Amino acid sequence: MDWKDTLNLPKTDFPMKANLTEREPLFLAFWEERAIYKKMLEKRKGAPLFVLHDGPPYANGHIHLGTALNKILKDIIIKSRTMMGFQAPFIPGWDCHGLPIELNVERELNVKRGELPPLQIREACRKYAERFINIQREEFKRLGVFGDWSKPYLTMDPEYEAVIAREFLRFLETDQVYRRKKPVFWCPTCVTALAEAEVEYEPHESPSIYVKFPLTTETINFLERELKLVLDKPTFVVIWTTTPWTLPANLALALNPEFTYLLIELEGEYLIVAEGRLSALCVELGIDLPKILARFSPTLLEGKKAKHPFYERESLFVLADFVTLDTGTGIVHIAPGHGEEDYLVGLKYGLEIYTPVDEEGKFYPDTPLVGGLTLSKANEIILSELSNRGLLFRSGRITHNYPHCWRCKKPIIFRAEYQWFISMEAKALRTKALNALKNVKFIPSWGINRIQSMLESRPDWCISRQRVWGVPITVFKCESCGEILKDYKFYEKVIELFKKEGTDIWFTLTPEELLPENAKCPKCGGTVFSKEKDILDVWFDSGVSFAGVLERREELTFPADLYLEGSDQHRGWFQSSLLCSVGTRGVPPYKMILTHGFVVDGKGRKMSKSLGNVIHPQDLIKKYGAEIVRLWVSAEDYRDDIKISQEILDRLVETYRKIRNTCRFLLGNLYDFDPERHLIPFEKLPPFERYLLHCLSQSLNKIKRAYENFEFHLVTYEIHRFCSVELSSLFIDINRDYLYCEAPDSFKRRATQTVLYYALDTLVKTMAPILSFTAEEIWQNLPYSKGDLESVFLADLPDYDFQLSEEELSFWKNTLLLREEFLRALEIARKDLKIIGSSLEAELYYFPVEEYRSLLRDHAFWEYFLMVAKFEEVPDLEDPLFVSDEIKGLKISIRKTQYKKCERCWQRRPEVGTLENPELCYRCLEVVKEISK
RNA sequence: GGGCCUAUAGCUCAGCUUAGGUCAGAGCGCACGCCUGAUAAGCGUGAGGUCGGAGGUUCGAAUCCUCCUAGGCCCA
Repeated sequence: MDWKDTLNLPKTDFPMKANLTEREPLFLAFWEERAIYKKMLEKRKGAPLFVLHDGPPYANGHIHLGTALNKILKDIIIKSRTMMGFQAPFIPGWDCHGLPIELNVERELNVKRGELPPLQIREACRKYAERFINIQREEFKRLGVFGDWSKPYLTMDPEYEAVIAREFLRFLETDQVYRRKKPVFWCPTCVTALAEAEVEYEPHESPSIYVKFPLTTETINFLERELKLVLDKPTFVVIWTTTPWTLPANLALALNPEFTYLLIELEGEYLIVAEGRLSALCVELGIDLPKILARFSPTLLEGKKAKHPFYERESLFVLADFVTLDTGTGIVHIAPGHGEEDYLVGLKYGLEIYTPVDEEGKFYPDTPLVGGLTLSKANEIILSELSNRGLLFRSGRITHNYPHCWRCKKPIIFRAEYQWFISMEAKALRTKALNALKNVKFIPSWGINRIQSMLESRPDWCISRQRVWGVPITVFKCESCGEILKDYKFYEKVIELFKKEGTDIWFTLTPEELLPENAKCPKCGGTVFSKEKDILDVWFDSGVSFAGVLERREELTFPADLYLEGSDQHRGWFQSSLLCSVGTRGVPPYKMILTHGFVVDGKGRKMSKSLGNVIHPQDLIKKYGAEIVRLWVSAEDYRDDIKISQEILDRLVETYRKIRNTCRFLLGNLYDFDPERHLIPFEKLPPFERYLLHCLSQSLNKIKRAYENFEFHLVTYEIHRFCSVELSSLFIDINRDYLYCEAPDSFKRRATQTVLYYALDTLVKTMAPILSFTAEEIWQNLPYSKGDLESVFLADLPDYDFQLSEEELSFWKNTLLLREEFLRALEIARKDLKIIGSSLEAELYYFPVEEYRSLLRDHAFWEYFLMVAKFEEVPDLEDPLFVSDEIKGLKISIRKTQYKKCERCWQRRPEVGTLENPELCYRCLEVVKEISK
């Protein structure tokens, strides 16, 4: 007879091989058809809300591993919070406006800026954004990310655009917005401002001149007093520049507060340079080391003045960190209208942002000396003027990297233009924002330091862009007196129109059409107005998402519980959102900020095309399935940089297989188990089963705590560890005999199945937020009733808590310790002596330590627990096979058993061969009798 | 160049902060062996780390301090 037919072997349709690539789309379709996301929310109607607000990715290009990681983390949170009993909606969004799209569109249409009417560009941009939104939406959905994909928020939706404009007006109304000049990259050839992304650095030959600025008499007198010397010769500071044409705009001279400066005597004059540059300068200029008259700190000169080299005005000495010793003299000529750093230091010292250069790169006609000239012509004139005045210390030419326009490839300049700003100080926005942060929880905790220090030092927020793809800065200006209309009543009509038709109308309608009837300037009564041409910085678009989404969607609330983005957003979205919210609402838009690191390769280096180490999520999905990508996201500690490599992927695949297989075994052995009828209460379970449920509870608690704290790598670790350690190699290995060989409805088998049932229930639910596809697949293969829960995501995380007494725990601690020692002995018998293969062939003899004697008394238990033929205590062991290190005094010997093997259960028992059926052991004989009844 | 952060076995992580003191742990992988009724599975045993480096504080440091190196993010 083939006894195999009398065994309860596992039965399940759940395949061992996952085939994720092929099967995942089936579950995506299942979730979509059954509207599981919607049902998740419906089921938790009235439950406490958990609002995770999605930071909008930019609608440009395909998703990469970073965006995939971000969305998967969000998805894990949404699913886990839902299963913890929260109502956790997820409204994904996209950032649609802005320069990168506008530039790509210009490139696709092969046009330069301004060649097409704004509306035509805007329409093309809208199409472009829509295209990538659709691409990214499918890519996100493919990852198994749940959310309201049919109604995402788009910053280019008319309603959202109206919100952006409305929020801008709140700043305007409250006097937090002002206009001021600020230098920007400027192409005089194309007659346009350029963004950083439109600038290319190319070698370029420029003049290289050293210019002497005479000190004012007052400064000379001051220095004579301070340094106690007589300046009886002409005294100058020396600067170096490659842009002589910026000298007409010179307003200051910057020294580094950290350096020491020298007064030297050279060629019959006194000169001031930085000490750290002197020797290099001498080499460069081919002169001998000059006589040093004095050394002094630059703070001495701060606030003092020099004379402009060719104008009748003065130039202020200022201090600035950015002055270096790499080139020049350690003294930098400052033209606040023509350089970023110059501008900032100019602001600090209250200098004018002075720009005598027009849009086409010519000096304004009223500029002395160079009026009406081009920059290169002005360079020549300035050089000869300096030379005539004897102030050109040295002159040459230099080839260096210089910014060029990416369109026309011509050199560009820095030139100040009027820009709109949100003031950090006008209404104490900086202070309010810093205070507001104190109520925000940061994960990791150092996030607050980072955003704080950025906030403390950031300049006013420049919110204007000279572009077309964006939300217009809705400002009307009185043509007669220049007054800016700030009252919201002038803009109500505009906002209403925006809501209905989008912001195109700002470009098409006249101010008269946009303003309310009979609008009058409150200052002069004028009735003719102009409208602003600039658009808003896209950071403002996304910065007001709390107003466009949290406050407007009925399923959400303001403020959000959580914002979750990469750590680069401390400067970006977290900050723009904070400023927008604090500036208009007085509170931050979030209660918690969670940041993750960046995806790097196995060696910790960033992914780049040049390094050739870029991994695309699309390839991973194709090769492994989205599930492995999800597992990767969960297994890594996202607070640091997140590594990915072939080895990491290989390990993850192994981890996945182990979890999957363990669940498959559980499914297969529960085929005839109905928890309603067969579940055995914890109190009545045998000790080992009780111990296992205790372990399961411990794991479950760890997992729930980890979800609570957003520590998903601990979840994955614990699930995997529990599967391999407690379940697979301990419980299943030992109790498999009960499952297969005992009578189907026997206590031992049902007790074992009770443990398997709890284990599977816990595994399938706790893995669901991470291994969503597999959890759903398991759920659909459950052999017992799922009640009315058609998807695992409609279930809650389990909440059982099986606890053992101290005595029981200590019993199991010692029992498992002893087991390890016996297993070591068995391994020696197997590997070195080769007297056994399976432990079932072994007879085990031990000489105990008194301390453990009582634990070992139940020989039948140990035979079962160690899966050996015989377990016996002996008075002493002369020549033991194994002497324990861990348990001093414990000696063990092993013999191959002479017992015959039961053909049904394969155990070696003394009675085999003596019973009415000689092939069977006593247990199996009884079982066979029972099942044949 | 500045600010913030990270660095524990081949891999992923514990341990480090509001306690500095058991031979530094786990899982996986690896090696070797077993099983063949979870089988492109399962089980066992074992080998792997001077806790990035160098100083310092301390009776004692992976844990505290300083510097350095490598890497990341954001600025310049």
